[in-house]
Amino acid sequence: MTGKKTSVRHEVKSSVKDESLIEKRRDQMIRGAVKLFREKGFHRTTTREIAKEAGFSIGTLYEYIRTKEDVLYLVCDRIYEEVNHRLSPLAEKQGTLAGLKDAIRLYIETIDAMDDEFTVMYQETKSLPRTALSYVLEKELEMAGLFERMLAGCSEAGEIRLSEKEARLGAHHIIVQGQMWAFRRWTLRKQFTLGEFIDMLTDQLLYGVAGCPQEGETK
Amino acid sequence: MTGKKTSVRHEVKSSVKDESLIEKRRDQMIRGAVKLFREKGFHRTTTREIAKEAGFSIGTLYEYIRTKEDVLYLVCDRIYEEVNHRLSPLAEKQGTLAGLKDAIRLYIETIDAMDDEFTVMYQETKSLPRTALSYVLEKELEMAGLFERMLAGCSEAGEIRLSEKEARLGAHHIIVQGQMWAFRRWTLRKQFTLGEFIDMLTDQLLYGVAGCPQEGETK
Amino acid sequence: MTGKKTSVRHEVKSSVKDESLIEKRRDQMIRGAVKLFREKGFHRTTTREIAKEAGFSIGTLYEYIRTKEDVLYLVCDRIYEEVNHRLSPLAEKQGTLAGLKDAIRLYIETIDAMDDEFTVMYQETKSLPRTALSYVLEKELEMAGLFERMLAGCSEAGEIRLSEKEARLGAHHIIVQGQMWAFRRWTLRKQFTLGEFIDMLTDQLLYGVAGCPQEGETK
Amino acid sequence: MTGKKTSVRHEVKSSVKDESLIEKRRDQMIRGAVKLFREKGFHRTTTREIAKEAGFSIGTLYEYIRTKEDVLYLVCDRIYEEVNHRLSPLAEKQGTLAGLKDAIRLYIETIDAMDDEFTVMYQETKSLPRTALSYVLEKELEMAGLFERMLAGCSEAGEIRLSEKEARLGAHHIIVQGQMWAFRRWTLRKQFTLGEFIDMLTDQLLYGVAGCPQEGETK
DNA sequence: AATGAATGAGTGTTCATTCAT
DNA sequence: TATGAATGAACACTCATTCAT
Repeated sequence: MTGKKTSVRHEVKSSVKDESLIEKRRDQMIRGAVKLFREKGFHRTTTREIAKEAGFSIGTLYEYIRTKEDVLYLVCDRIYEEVNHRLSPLAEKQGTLAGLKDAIRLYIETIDAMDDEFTVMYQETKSLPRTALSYVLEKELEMAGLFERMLAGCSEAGEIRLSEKEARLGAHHIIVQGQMWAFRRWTLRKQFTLGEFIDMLTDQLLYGVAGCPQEGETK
Repeated sequence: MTGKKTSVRHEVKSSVKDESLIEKRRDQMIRGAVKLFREKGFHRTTTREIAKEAGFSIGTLYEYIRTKEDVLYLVCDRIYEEVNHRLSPLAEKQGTLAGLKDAIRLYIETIDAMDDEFTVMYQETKSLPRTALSYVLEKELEMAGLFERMLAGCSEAGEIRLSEKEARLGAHHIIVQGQMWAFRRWTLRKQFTLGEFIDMLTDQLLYGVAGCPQEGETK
Repeated sequence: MTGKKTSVRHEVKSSVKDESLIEKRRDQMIRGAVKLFREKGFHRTTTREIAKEAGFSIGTLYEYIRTKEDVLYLVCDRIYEEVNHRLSPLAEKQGTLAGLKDAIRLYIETIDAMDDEFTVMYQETKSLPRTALSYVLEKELEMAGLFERMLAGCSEAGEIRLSEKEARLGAHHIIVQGQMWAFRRWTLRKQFTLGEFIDMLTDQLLYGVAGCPQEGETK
Repeated sequence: MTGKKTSVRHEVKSSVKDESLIEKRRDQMIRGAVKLFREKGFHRTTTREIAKEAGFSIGTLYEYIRTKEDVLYLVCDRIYEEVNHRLSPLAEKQGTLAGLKDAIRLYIETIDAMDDEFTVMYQETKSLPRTALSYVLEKELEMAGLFERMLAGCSEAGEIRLSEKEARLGAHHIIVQGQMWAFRRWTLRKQFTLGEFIDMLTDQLLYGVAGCPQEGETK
């Protein structure tokens, strides 16, 4: 997203020169890898399978990556790119409750559409090599930052009242709810439609458990 | 937890007969495995490493399990046992808001104390063999069921007002937030203390994002 | 041999595509395996040893087979192929006593030339997986069938007089004598030359123990 | 059997002193081992299984043997003992054709009764350690010697006419046919009864393939 | 740039054998 | 004498990675 000092992109070396070819091959590779990782996880997927699913030989695969982990990184990177792209229209709407609600809706819908990718990313992230890992984690913080700023914006605009910490937790809350929709779909989707889930989530976030007397003397 | 018809426990065969010895060795094994899985994940951990960490030879390891996946299952099973044990005092307090708050606190504190175990369980669950997997998932639903019933109890007691679906979602919400405290501790603990996290979580669950006018016109 | 509906050949999968390379590598493999199996038996022979003897790495070995038992099957299959090839000139000579004698001589000479292979095959056959086993047994029946038909042919031509059962037993008899030459070479070759063995065998088969009055009142 | 200089019996050391107990335990052991070897072969049978089948623990098993191969040896040894016992009445009848026929009948019947044991012995013999192996092979030569002497006896008595070599080959022939009745029972017993097999064998040995003109101009 | 055969370190698992009780 | 838990060498098999063509 906006981000101040975006971390240095973890470079994946390729021995092929033609940039557009690299782009094309990695596309095929990522598409195949996501499918396989989703089905069997990163570790149970072999490089040969990735190559086959992508439509070329292992030899070729290794012309475009250096290690198997590169594939995982590429997948994670692609996911953030895509998410950023989908969420980019939000940047403007800051400062209004309606904008926040739209953002939440868009975010959850994005996850719903890319839930394989999300699941892969959250399950396999720890298999990334150090530098790639920190890049991905920073990406995630950026995303949390987006929602944090939206919440802060609403607060400044007087629509809600939140301390800095509360805004941070709220952002985290939204992110987590999204992950939940991807992660726990084995049970959630038996019980809720996408729309229901979004609505209830938003309600819960903004208004808490319905009907709870709003004194706020929690501690 | 309470649970109606708890699913059949996935049995792990041992060729050793002395039950108390089995208990003891599996204890060692689980302790070692949790540590290693936490550090390197299930797949990157070797059975030899598990044996060594547990303090015996691979030969001995395999006297107490059949496959590597058995170790993972044993770890998951142990965690639920422990969690159940820790949360068991909650069973009575149903129906009051104070009881619910206590439950949330206890739950998050439990996770905080066992966060390695939780992280392992949530990251590696998908590597379990079919029958073990479904056993673990059912355990998780049981746990969600506990919170669901507490929420429903509060609702019946008139302390809060929730539809059945809302209670179910609220329960998931609690569970997932707990997972996040384990999972995302790399970032969360930089920003919140355990107490703060619990308080804000509770507030957010019950009252929503602070200061948001309570009309409830979401859609 | 001739055979009506030869059983489906048990396929051994290879991940290498180049058929002629497969042929070549399997040749090396079979040659090495026969040597080792002869020396130490199937079970005492290591896949690594087979690979080494064949002149490549285990990795490569497993590019051309799926399991160790595949090697055994390949060995058995090769032997039958070779035997069939060597015995193929016999097909025509049916119906004459001279033809039968030639067949016996050729058969025993073949075994003499391939006695390591035969010994391996008869000693290790039971280690084959189900489908491969039945393929090999059928091959053996086919071979018995060849001699059975030759005997029946001689009988029809009036050169000898045999019931159907007797022809079957006679065929079995020939087969067994051949195996004996391979199997018991540790003692037989101290006592007989190949030629002597063949001659005596033929005599015994056709004329029985010399000088025995031919009444036939066995019981 | 009679035997000139019977080879030194390969000793199997036991750490138990009580001879009659050794006898008893080894009995159990052999009985169990034969069953298992028959079913799965020597190599696929584990020492634990042998102990279990025998009715005691591995610890106990190893009080009565030193290595797994000792069990195999014990099995082979027992078989010869038993065969010798069964065939002992033959010793006298030497020198008559009727005696020879009886001997063949008794030998084949013995094998028929002990075919599991025979199959095991012939299939697994090569797994014996050097000294045990040569002991067993000598035992077999002793057995061949019995028949050889019977044939020679008949020849001296003028009942048949055989050179020394022919007698030796005839003896082998009988031995091998017996082995085949054990070994190839999967096909032979579909086609012949025990009685038929014995009769045809005897006929073939003494009179050759029925109806073949007896000039004897083989070469 | 693409291929796929070759490699061998590494992994899960087994099992004969030992030894303290 | 009997037991069975412990051991670790050994084995079949996999798979990421390389490299000659």
